[in-house]
Amino acid sequence: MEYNFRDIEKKCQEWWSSNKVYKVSNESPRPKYYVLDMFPYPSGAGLHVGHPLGYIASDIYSRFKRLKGYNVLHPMGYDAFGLPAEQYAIEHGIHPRISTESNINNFRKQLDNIGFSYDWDREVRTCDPKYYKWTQWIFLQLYKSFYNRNTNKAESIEKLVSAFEQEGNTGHICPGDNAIQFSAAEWKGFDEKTKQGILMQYRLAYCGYGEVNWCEALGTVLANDEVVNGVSERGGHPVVKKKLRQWYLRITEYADRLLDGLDRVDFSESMKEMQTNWIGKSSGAEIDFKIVSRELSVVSKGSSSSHSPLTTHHPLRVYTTRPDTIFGVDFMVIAPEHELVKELITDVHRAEVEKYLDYVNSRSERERMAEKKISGVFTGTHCIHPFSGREIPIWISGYVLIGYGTGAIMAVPCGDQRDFLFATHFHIPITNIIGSYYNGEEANPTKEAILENSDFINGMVMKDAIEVVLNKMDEMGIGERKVNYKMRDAAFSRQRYWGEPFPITWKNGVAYALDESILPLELPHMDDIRPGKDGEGPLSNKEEWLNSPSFGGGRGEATTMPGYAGSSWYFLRYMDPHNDKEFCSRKASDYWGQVDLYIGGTEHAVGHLLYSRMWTKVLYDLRLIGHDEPYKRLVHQGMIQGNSRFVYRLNSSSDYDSTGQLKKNLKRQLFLSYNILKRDCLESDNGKKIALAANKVFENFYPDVNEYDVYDPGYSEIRIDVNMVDGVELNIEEFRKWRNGEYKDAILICEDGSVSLPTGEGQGGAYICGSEVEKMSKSKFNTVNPDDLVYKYGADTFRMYEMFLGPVEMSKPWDTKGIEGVHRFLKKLWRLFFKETNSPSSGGGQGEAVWTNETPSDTELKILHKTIKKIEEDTERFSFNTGVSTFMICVNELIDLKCHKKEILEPLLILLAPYAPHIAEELWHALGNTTTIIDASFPKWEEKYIKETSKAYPVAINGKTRTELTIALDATQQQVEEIVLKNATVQKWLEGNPPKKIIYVKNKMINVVV
RNA sequence: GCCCGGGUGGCGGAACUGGUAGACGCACUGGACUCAAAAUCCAGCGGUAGCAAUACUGUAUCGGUUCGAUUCCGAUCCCGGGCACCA
Repeated sequence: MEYNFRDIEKKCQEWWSSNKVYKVSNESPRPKYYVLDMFPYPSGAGLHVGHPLGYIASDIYSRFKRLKGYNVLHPMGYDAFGLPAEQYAIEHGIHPRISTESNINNFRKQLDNIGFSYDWDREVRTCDPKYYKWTQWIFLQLYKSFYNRNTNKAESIEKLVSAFEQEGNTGHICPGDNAIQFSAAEWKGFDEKTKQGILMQYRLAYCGYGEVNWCEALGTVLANDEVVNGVSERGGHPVVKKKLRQWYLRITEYADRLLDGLDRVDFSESMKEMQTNWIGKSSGAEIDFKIVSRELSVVSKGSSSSHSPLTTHHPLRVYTTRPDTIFGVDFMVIAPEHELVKELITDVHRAEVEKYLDYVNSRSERERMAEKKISGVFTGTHCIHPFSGREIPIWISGYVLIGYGTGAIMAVPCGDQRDFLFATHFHIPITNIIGSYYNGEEANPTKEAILENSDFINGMVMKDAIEVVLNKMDEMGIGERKVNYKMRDAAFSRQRYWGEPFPITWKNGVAYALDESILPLELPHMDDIRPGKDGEGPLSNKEEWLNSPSFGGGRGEATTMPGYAGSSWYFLRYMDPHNDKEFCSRKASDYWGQVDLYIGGTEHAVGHLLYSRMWTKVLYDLRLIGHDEPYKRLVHQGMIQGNSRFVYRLNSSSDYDSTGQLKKNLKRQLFLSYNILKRDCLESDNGKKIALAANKVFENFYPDVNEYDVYDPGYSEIRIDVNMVDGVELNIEEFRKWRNGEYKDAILICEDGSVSLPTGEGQGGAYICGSEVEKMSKSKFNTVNPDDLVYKYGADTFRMYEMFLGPVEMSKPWDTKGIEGVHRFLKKLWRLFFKETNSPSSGGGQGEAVWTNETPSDTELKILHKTIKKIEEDTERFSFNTGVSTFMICVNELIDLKCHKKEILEPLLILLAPYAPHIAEELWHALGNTTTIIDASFPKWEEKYIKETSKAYPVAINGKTRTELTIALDATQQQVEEIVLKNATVQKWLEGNPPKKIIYVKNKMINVVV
């Protein structure tokens, strides 16, 4: 009987499904274990082989845990709101609800193919009103809460209001604007609008204003990566910064707790580092520098007229983490968006500054950060050093960002490399305050130097001087100590249609929460999803909805929530997915608790993973759940990159029309095999030769063609579908059929110089393609669809091959070649149970079973128990690739021993069941079992079967292995030395001299030092 | 630019805590079986020299620590991910 994977897999999947084997209960005597995959967005392109990598890993682990006796929750659902569906709707006129639904169905079909153990009864979709009802509900809890810095947790805004009524805001500094101060009496005197305005500055979900990339032509806001060189990627329209009213989440209030929480979770160190850096906590000070009037600056440039009074009353406030370097300040730098810029420009410098500001404005934030070129401009204005009284020039440069600190820095070139480069570039003299620590060639950021040229802190070690300067600053009242975070509050509004509507109503410019009882506030249907006016979302075009009774006489909010709203809490909904009274019952969340294992890509490191941690903390503070970190353990999944393939077409002068555009529907095209191109066109100046050769081809086969007289040695690199390439060898027949025969007339010059012609004539050589590793995407023709592989080799082969590719957490390029090896392994396994017959028609019955009930030998038991041990270890540490190798080794060894014994094979099947569930289930039943292998119990390995008494030690001379000696494991150092010295190879290397030293590491190696 | 990863044969990778570099698989080469093909089986397979035993060399590059370094430390180069409206 053959290994007929298609029938077996279909049969198993149907059997599992009708027996509801994956149904998970919230009540079980077994310990719980929660395995979660990162929420997928159901894109229109469907699954490619990169997506299931993490899903297969988590599925193996879930099944493994189940065999180990756990009640395992392993759910799946869809993060179904998002921009691509909306974009698709704009371009193709298909409503997001429709396209999303069909994408989900497609996704589901693809997932089902692979045989995952999801409990589909718990599926959630963020765009389902039954789901987003609770997203909106949680948003309202955020809106109705503030962060009490005294108790360090979120509390009800009511509580804040009663505090205001009793003592004003003295006990609660305003996080939105710490200048706001009022007494109880003042609070009571405020009108409704003022009160609400103040409360808004405290709420965890609040409305404010923020700058976005605005593209007038597209009428929409763009992401940074959609802006290239100051214009939109789509269409090349101008993009400007625009201030829009936006909702925000006050995640900055949770900065410290998000940092502290990292100590209590099992994330990789790199992940913790990324989050720590993102939060970017630093402590330092904000220091005020008095600004000298613009007239003074002009005067100081040579004129002798007297000083005018100051025209600027605001000081320049800078943020620094290094107050100890204050005497090393040689200039100030402010961000181009700084509010003082206008006031600081002097007439002399105006033109230059404005030119610079225009330049900066044309750059996206990303480009500004990646800028290598040093750029900046002097404002013409100076400020006064608060301690030395020195005049310091104020510059503007894009390397200072408005969003961080105060948007202004004091530049210390001897201690900061960017300041140093700036000073050098603009010939600003550098003050050295760290003596020999500064070499004049680069900055030295040390804190250990002894200060010089530093007035009252001269002679101090820098790190000790920090406190001294801060004290002096306090004394003089010229600044304040400040803890700063790089992290900013999270923008929570999108000027989009396909997202959750805000349960908010606007009355007199004040935002009020809708009553929870009316939730869900459903997203209205719109046929035409166009942006609204002035940067309002598409919903602003739907007046009848904005003014509908749902909003209780007020007006609805036209922005919608971002993609991460629904994904910030979905792990809780899986625990209690059908509850229509609560987002998740406390009983369910207490039972399942944290996600024990979370698998997903590092691309979510600082977005989703921080937001969902924050939401969890808020829900915990409000006593809605009992844990404040969502994920106990996080494992990364590497990206599977695409492996693109190229063909190379020679350009002919006649390929172009009069405007220089490549002609469409070129009749005859000449392609060169990769190495011919490299050798003859690129590495030597043989373009002409190629042209001649090409002409020969045409002369021979198309004597009537003379338009190809002259070939230009240039060539075009054309991406082709990787699925018609075997390794790097092009399937020429398929290539001719590709894209409705676009290349049916191609003439290919193959690797050996032979030619393939459209007529089918040719000498049958191989055309070799070029290749490049890049992102897997449909537009690059490098996607590989799992469905095709599952069809060809089966789900079990596919699962094991994905794992066999390498460590889960590593990125790697996809290569279908190699899948045969894994498939062969499963066939070998099959042959341990059944004799393969040549006629496929003999299937149907049980075929000829070859497994026996004989008693296994010690050698066989040793193989089994070694395998159990290794599989258990490898699975536990997510080393699935070595796990697959272990199975291969085991099966190879059993075949060598011709072992077909049930006592060995049966436990082996259980080990294999998480990796290749279908074949394991099938053979499990073939051995006479009637229940599912999914509920078997994982075998235990026993020391007695695998114990070794001796080891073949590598014997090294000076660290270099020269020979091998088998020695008893319990040998002593002395015994080993005796045996080693007697060895001929060792004696040869000793050349009669006594050894200096013999290193013997038990169970590892022996090294003789000569 | 900043933060985080990664770099080992022709290819994917293994070597888990500093201890035999290249497990396992692919590709390739040679052989067996077959009328033939497929399937299967056997053998070889980092580089250089050698009939061979063996020697030298080799884990991106350069340097260091160590009896011993793919593994630890320092510097450099290259590739990937993220950088706040893609998800």
